[in-house]
Amino acid sequence: MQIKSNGLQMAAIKSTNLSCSECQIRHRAVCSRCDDDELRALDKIKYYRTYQAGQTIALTGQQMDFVASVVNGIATLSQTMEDGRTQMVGLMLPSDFVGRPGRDGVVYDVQATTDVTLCCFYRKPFEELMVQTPHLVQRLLQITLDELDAAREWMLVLGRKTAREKLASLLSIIARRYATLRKLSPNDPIEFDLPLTREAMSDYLGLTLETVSRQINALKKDGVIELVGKRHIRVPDMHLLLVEAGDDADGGYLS
Amino acid sequence: MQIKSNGLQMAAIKSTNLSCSECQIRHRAVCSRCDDDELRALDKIKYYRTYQAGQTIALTGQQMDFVASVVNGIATLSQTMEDGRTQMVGLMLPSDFVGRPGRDGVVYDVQATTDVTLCCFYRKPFEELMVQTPHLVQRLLQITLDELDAAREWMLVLGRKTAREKLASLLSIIARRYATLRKLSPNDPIEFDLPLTREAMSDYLGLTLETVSRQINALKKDGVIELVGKRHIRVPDMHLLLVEAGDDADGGYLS
DNA sequence: GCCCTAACTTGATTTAGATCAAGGAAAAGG
DNA sequence: CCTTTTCCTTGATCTAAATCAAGTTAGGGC
Repeated sequence: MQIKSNGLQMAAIKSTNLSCSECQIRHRAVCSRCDDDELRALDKIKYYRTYQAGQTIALTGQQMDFVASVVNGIATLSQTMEDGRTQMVGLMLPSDFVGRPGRDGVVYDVQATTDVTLCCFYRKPFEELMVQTPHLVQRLLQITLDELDAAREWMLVLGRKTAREKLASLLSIIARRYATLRKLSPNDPIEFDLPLTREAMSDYLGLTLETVSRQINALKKDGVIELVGKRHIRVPDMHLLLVEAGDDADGGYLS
Repeated sequence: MQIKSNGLQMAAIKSTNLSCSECQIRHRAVCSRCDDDELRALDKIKYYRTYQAGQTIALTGQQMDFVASVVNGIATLSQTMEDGRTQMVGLMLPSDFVGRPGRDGVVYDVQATTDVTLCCFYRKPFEELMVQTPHLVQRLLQITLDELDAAREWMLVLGRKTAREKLASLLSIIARRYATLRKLSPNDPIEFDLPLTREAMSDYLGLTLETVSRQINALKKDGVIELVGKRHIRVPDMHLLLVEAGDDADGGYLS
């Protein structure tokens, strides 16, 4: 978000290899288990690239000659039917891995929702490195298993939750991330800027944007969330939000 | 499906280690890249186990001391909310992998839909083997990436498709599998027994069982499928079924 | 400072699928 | 063979969310 990139700046950034030792996502990304030798090998095939909010990173059907870690910002994966109906299938946050080794065609549209910085690895050499570097494969397996869990949790949201529960689920996921990021304690009120438009939320939730708007304002009216402007959200009681999401595992350990 | 197991037979089967060289799923399962040495190591920690149709393999929250390949039959993964709403999040077919290395608690209910045979590996020794056996991790990564793709495809079905499209999507997935299994050519009519009850289908599709019943009969009335009894399905024109599923990529390469 | 556009809200109406309610068929069990 | 239970179908009604239709707000460029 701090980098306002344009074509020229992008070229400049492309040639700048930031140091892995200072990398914010070093401990969570695909390289997190790698030793210094392995990092040096990765360093040879990597480059940084930034995208502006709203920019397309890749489209379904295109070739993609790199895979990447998200360093900064938020990207989305989505699928679109011929008649235009679209479903978001992934929210990619810092340390998430974009692209599939072993496949050259992209099968989802990848979009930058905020300004995004990627740490890109040329795909072919990355695939070769994977064969020699168990640490890389082991970590990628963990990341993929986590994403599979998240996708399955999302299937429950899409298949069985009401519009209100869907909104509460999305907000609680985003809130949880902010809380983790800032290392808040579970009872602190959480505050954050929504990184998604109403339309993007509707694409994630399988709703229309009108329904998203109505449900957000209903949650506000009921005191589940507070709204500052249209995008800034405060969650006074995370537990209440989880109850609204239908995720409440215990039914009242706080009350 | 050929094995009608009871407790006694199960015990008998448990001690029988079928040979990997005759295994039907050898070339697709988690062990598919393993050489003979690696297979021998796996053989030491494996056992077969069968479950009858309808039997529970594991419940959310339980410990599971094994991971397994599905050898035969169909198992389902599902999530249930406190109020009873349930969503199926996975259909496990022969060669699919059940369980997550590195986690001992089960997070989905696992059920045998037909009689099921599992090739089970004790979890702890399996995890140790993974560290020494890149072939195992590499294959498990591929399997997991495929499952993630399938889960994301399913998110589109759940979030954006109509009830009729959902049914057509489910039937086309099952039909495609049978076609692959029997190596039919793409234009052959496909025939198969539905391995799921109307209720199981509704859990997969995020619908009620009444809607499933109505839509199946509507597809039948419109000649998209033929029904023999309640469970046997014939697809005279796979292309038409795909159009009904909203998956038609080209709009008429056959016509 | 004003206009323009993208993002959002709010209201009225419609509709796909849920829910409620009976039955029917067919397998399982005595 | 008859009973029971499970699975499935079909109809009537209801409702949550979609759709259709105006507005309103607020940031960004000129």
